[in-house]
Amino acid sequence: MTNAPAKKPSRIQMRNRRLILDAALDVFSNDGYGGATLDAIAKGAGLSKPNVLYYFDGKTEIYVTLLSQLLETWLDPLIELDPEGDPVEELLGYVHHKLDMALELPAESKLFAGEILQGAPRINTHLKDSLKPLFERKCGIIQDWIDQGQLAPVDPAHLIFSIWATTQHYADFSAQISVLLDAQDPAERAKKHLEQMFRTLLQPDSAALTSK
Amino acid sequence: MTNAPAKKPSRIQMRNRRLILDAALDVFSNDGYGGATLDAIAKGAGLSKPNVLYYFDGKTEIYVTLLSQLLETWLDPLIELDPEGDPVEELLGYVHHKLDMALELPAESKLFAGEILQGAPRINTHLKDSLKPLFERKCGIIQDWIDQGQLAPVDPAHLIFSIWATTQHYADFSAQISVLLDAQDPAERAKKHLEQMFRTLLQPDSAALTSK
DNA sequence: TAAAATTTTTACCAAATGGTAAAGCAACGA
DNA sequence: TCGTTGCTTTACCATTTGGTAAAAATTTTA
Repeated sequence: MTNAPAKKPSRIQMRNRRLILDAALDVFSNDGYGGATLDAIAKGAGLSKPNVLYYFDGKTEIYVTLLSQLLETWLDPLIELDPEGDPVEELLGYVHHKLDMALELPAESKLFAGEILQGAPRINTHLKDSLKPLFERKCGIIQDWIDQGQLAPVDPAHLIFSIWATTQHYADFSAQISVLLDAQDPAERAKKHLEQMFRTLLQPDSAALTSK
Repeated sequence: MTNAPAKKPSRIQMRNRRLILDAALDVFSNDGYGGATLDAIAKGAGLSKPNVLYYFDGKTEIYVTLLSQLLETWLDPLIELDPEGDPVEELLGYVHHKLDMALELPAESKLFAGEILQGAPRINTHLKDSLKPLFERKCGIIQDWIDQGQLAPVDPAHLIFSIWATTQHYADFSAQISVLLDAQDPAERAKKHLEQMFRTLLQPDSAALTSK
């Protein structure tokens, strides 16, 4: 049935699946899973609803496909964290990379955020299988850096949470930010602020300040 | 019609409106606006659907009522930021207060986050009218503190964004956090981490480190 | 306690929505 | 050029959903 060898997708298949996923990203990130409709996705893709269902088994499959692909892109910058590099610069590089992604791919960030908000019912296993091992590996690297005195003694897991939270905030809460900042572009100041915040936190010198 | 002097609500009205709003908070925060149904809300409140619609004009009115009430609770701790207090301690107090709220009222945080995620279509005016003036006032206070050398030179607006982002993250992304931390309670370590992060950032002494 | 007002239930309904069946159309190899 | 395969459209359909009308039950008031 569906678990056939899956020949090679034709040109038309490639094009239409892409059209559908692009439209779906828009619809799902704007309206949430529950608020999204196949009609809206079909319209966005320029296809008829039954035609959309010719390429995907249903609303849920489109959504999950989108999230799985997204998760990989999303993890990339974390993978690149190099144990051999300079700790502070590696982590600040990660912060910048993550901020750039949030600013350039807000729809992706929102899609992911929406799924997690609702308890990650549809990608729980994905999180366990691909995010968790990576997360633990990188926590280990950070802990090593700390043990070697190359980094201020921070809580590795919560440091990563703070990086995720602050960077993705610029995508996920952009509606609030643009109200509060009168629609001026926050990119430059956000970048400087995060640089300053994480640099002062991570600099091993400042460890003395947070004795015990 | 609806804009009548609005006598005084009866006991039954008080009780049932509360039942409905409590149930609605649950449903909306779990399923999002689009995914929520009146049936689910009615069931959660232990009332029939038409009975729910006797108290509220429709799904949207329940949702907006919930969000407006929520916004007030949510702003309270920011209001308390005292220009006369010690800057660092005032701000750290705000961080702790905000974290406690996120940990104790995750559904409220998620409801709000979901609305902003989708572009705040239903509370945009609320944000402009009640959040924005407060936000600007408090940014001013922070800037004053900086000008008086009582605080490291941070970007007031983005500092507030970072506080919101990091604290609310523990509510909004709890599904992700519990996967990554094996369901252990993050409260204590989160508290210490945020304390450390914002203290090192805000301490005026550390200003020298970030000399242009 | 009887009338008036409020609250709840029963019985609906129109529109929207996810999805299907099957016929029509296009492309392509033999 | 014919048949096979892949793609698209038309015409549906069952369910769900937000919402209404109006009768029935309950509570309040006089």
